Amino acid sequence: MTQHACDHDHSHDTTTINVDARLKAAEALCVASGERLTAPRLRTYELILGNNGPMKAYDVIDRFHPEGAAKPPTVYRALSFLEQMGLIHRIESLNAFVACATPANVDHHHTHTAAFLLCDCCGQSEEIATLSLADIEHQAQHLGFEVKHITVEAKGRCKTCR
Amino acid sequence: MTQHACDHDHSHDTTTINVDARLKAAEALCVASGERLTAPRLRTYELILGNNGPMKAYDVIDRFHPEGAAKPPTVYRALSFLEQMGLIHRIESLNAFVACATPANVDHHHTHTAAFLLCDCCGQSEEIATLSLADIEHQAQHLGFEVKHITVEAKGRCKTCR
DNA sequence: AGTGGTTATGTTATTAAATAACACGGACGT
DNA sequence: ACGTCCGTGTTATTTAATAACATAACCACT
Repeated sequence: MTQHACDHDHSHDTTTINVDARLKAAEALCVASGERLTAPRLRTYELILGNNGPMKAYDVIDRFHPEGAAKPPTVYRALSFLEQMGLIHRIESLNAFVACATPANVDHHHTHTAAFLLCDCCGQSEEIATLSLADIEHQAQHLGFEVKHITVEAKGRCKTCR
Repeated sequence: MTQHACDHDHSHDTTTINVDARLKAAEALCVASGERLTAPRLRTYELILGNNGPMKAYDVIDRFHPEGAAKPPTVYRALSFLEQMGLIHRIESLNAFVACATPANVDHHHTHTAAFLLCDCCGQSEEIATLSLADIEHQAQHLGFEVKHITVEAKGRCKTCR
């Protein structure tokens, strides 16, 4: 989130998330799922929640310890876990991670398909619930976001490989 | 395209593209646009056209010369160019590139939004024209493709950065 | 408590992906 | 011929991610 395509003010880069509440909810979710929110997972989630916008894996690595950096596998493993739990999303086009806006919780156990509006300039991301590409344009317009390129990729298994 | 999640037969990995025709069309498109389809650009496009499914940048680099590998910047620059011309697409979730199924041409100068079905198993990709996410599921079903995860990312400029 | 299986972490090393920076050369208009 | 733009060649570096293997924590069962 530190690459700016311009020089103007980016003070709108401020999202307010109740980090503690999220961490508690995550803990509850994990317990309910028979999973463990271990120290590195917690720390990784905490950092991502506290970051303005999508966060790079190596930024997590760098800030992991007060003293020095963490080892990459520690963080990558935590990131995979958090993603599988539906607590964070990976932004493919940025090689970055962002906290889910509507994370899975004890009552609501899903991992949903999210769509993102990603600003080239300030690096901020907006998670939107959307069902159609036309709808993306629509919501973007509503938010004053100018769309330049849309990526749509469905992963799965083809007919012959099933 | 060489990572297989399974051991079964992948002989369906065969797409038939008339490479020469595509190269000629690309040449014409470039001339019409006042751009130059230089040697490295041509070679890069040729390799991608000839490849079964999405191709990694480093695979292009390795096969660039009969003797040895190309230098990364040579290929990355060509890839950017081809993408901007609407001749190839970048697959963000794979860090790979694939020839556009309906490339821009002299008459039809667009660069369109494409959607892809990407098989985890054989690595093949299917480019589909689609307008809604529901439609992706729809077309996927029609093709016998089982969707596991959909990525939707819109890049552009937010309200404050415009 | 002891044992064995499973799951997560620690650690070292390596591989993969992409770009920065600068020098050189060719195309083209004037 | 001259300067300028654009593209390429080249060296080096940065950034991103994973492999492989050892160790430790957790849990269920006895």
